[in-house]
Amino acid sequence: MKGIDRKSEIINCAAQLFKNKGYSAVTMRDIAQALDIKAASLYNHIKSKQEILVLIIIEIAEEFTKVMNEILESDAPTINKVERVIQLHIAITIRNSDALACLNNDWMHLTNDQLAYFIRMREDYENNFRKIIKNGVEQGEIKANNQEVMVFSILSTLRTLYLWYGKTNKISAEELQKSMSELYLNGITNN
Amino acid sequence: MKGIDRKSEIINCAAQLFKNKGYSAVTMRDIAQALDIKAASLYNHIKSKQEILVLIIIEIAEEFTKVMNEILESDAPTINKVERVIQLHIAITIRNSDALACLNNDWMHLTNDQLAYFIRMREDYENNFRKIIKNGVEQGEIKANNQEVMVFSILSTLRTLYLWYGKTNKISAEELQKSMSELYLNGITNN
DNA sequence: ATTATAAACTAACATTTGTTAGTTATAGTA
DNA sequence: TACTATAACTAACAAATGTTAGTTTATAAT
Repeated sequence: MKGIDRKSEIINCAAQLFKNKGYSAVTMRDIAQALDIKAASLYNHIKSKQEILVLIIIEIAEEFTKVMNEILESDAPTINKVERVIQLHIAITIRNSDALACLNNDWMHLTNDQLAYFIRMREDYENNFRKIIKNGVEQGEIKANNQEVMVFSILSTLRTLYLWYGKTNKISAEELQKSMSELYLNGITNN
Repeated sequence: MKGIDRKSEIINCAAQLFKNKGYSAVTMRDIAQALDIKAASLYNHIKSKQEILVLIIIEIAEEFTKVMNEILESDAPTINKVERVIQLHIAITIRNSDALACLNNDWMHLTNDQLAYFIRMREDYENNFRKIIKNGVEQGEIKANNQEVMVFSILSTLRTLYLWYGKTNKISAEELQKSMSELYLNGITNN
């Protein structure tokens, strides 16, 4: 029980450092120093540097995958589905922005099985969002413009939310959700 | 003349490697191997690994800064200005996507003066785009929604264009420009 | 033919890095 | 008290890293 907490401390601390400098530029000694212990002591709790990365990334990736699946399979209107995807990203960004940054920037330092697993989840995620948009176009809910541009524009914004949420002005999750939906559903111009 | 070309080869090669694994994870031996020479030979052309990073990033950052200034100071309508910002990012993405990836992911590994210089340029860039949007709202050309959300949504998409342009389907610069403008100006939904 | 220059090489360096082995101190339990 | 588990420590290692020094080779200029 006590050990598990300490392990989480290490993971969270590492995630924060990885967010700022990236996985490769952060040393075990950096992580240890941030926790005010020696590098070797970390190994009482974790197996390797790689394991830290895996623990940070995979859990969140699985959550994204799971919720995206639920959204896709629900029978809500497309617009509602898109709003729920936005909501998902906002929620995770607020809950664990460090891990999200790490997932975005350092996933390529995963290895072997875990790398393959991550890439598969990522592809599935994108494909599912693509399906949502495509379905919306077919149902006449969404414009018949270039769907790839829609998909990647929205996803890229959602994925980098961690870069500025909480930075400048303090905006609530609800306000962000509302403004972002409005932006992507109706654009910026007055009609 | 010959030396300058070789130096550019090294920079370009390094940028490509940095794009895939990040600055810190790429070694001088990696760069050398990709060029089929030994690591020590690189130092006939460049001063240090840091210099490579600086040369990759600063030139592009200055170009962004310069063109953004021109757009801001022009007296075109807001919508036209936004379109020109989109155009700027597309052009640079197509011309040098490796360097752009490096600028996005590895700028924090710049040091001292160059780091400060980069951050200043980046802030100026964001502030100028912010001014464009704000002015558009005041002129009644743009909706009075949350401006920060507009600014960062658009910029985050433009900044990560390099991640997917040229990946999946081949879309021309013009088509991309058109679809993206339409998306951000009018949204995805049918009215 | 000689010289100069560019650009590659080999060998080595001092650090840094992830990690292991073995030890010590603390706190809870029989 | 004695025992056990937890979690810190010191010391060290082998590999990797950025970089330097000195040397060789090829090309072009005098």
